[in-house]
Amino acid sequence: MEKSLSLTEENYIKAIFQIGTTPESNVSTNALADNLQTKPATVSDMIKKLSYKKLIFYKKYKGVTLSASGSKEALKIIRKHRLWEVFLVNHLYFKWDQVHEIAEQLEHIKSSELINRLDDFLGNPTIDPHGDPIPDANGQVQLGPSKLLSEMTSHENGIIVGVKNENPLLLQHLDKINIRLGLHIEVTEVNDFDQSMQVKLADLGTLFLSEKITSQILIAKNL
Amino acid sequence: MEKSLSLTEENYIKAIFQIGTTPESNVSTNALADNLQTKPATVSDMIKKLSYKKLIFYKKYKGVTLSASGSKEALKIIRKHRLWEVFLVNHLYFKWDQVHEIAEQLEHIKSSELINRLDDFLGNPTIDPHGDPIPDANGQVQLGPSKLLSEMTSHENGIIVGVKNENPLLLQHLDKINIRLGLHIEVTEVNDFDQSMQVKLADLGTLFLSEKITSQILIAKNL
DNA sequence: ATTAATTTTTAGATTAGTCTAAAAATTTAA
DNA sequence: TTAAATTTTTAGACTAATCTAAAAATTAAT
Repeated sequence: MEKSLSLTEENYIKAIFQIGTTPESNVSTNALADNLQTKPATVSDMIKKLSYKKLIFYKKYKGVTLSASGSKEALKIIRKHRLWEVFLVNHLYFKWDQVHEIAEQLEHIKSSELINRLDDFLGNPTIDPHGDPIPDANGQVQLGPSKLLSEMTSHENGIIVGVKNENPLLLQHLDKINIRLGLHIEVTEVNDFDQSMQVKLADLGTLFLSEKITSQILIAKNL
Repeated sequence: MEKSLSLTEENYIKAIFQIGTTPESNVSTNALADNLQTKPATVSDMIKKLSYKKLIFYKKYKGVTLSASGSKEALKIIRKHRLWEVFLVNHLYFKWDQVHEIAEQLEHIKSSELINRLDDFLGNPTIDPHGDPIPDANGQVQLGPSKLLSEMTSHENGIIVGVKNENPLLLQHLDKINIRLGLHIEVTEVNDFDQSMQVKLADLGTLFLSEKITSQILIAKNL
């Protein structure tokens, strides 16, 4: 029986999950120290520990990425956090801006039985009071309805969840320009004349896409 | 702003409250070690700390007693524990024997706003699923309906909450034999012939009481 | 009323999580 | 492309909570 994470470990895992824009992005020591209100030296130590426990991947000076088991843990914590927020707002009548601090504590309560019963009690909500999606018991996130990238306007963002037609040539092309499912994407500019777009891909910088391509890519909100 | 107790400190305070049969009774180092599944040496150290913080009274080798502020803390923790138990049983449909472990975690969540709203949500219950009373927001415990000591049978127990008639001679006599309000009392034997009783008073040993006296003393369940 | 048994405390270590200060590696910029 | 700035890691120390082993105080028993 592998023993459960400490409160501190859980907070590190959650922070890594939330700072990384994509599951693949490397989270820096400083960013983590900042987020957790602690010192880089402290983070360095903890990173070694989490790495030893195989919750994260870590190359010295290169930041960290969650492993599969690390992601699973992160999703469990986020699920708990968001379900408790629903409870606080819908049943105890807290305002949506008052619940974060309390949910930060409640998210560490250990009992999957409890959280699954709470889920049922709340009517299995898929989003929390802030509109963020709630992972299900298997860590799966229910994504919102998808729409075409071409239908989005400047500053809109979302996750690439699919393509309209599974055309091999299209897929090959997307591959070439590094567009993959699951990537976070943000529209930075739409050209009025030809509907071409400038988009920003997490960790992959800026890209220009023609309307021919944007009308093939499906986007959904929130991972 | 005096900072709040650590989880460990809260557990010590709660244990002292629960082991002591009366607020005055001295709780031994060993009893505490036993209850908290730790070692007497550890308890000795923690006792010094809690004593320094004036949460308990402590004389070396003589055990500890909660101070006023210590009792207040204990009651707050117990209130939270029992309210959460009501939630788990009444709204999440846990069985009464499944809730203790989870409530042990939930009782440490810090937010009086939360617990007071939970109290309202639950309909301000006065007893938990095990029949134990729930202290109100001021730490006051709603005692059950009182009855005369003379109406009790062997092995029944309760708390002395008053006398039937405020007769000075009676009160003086009770004082003399060390009977005071708030004391825990247990009937050990009832004499069929004259209704006299043998009772055990917490920390004060065994006492014989005539029917003239037992018919004047009011007892309620659960402090 | 001594001695024996028990309880409690002290002394010295250990672990998790944290810190500061300094060294090492990497990145940025002249 | 070398120097400067930044980031990250190491080294050493601290605190809270814990432990074991041994000493001291109290209580029980002969």
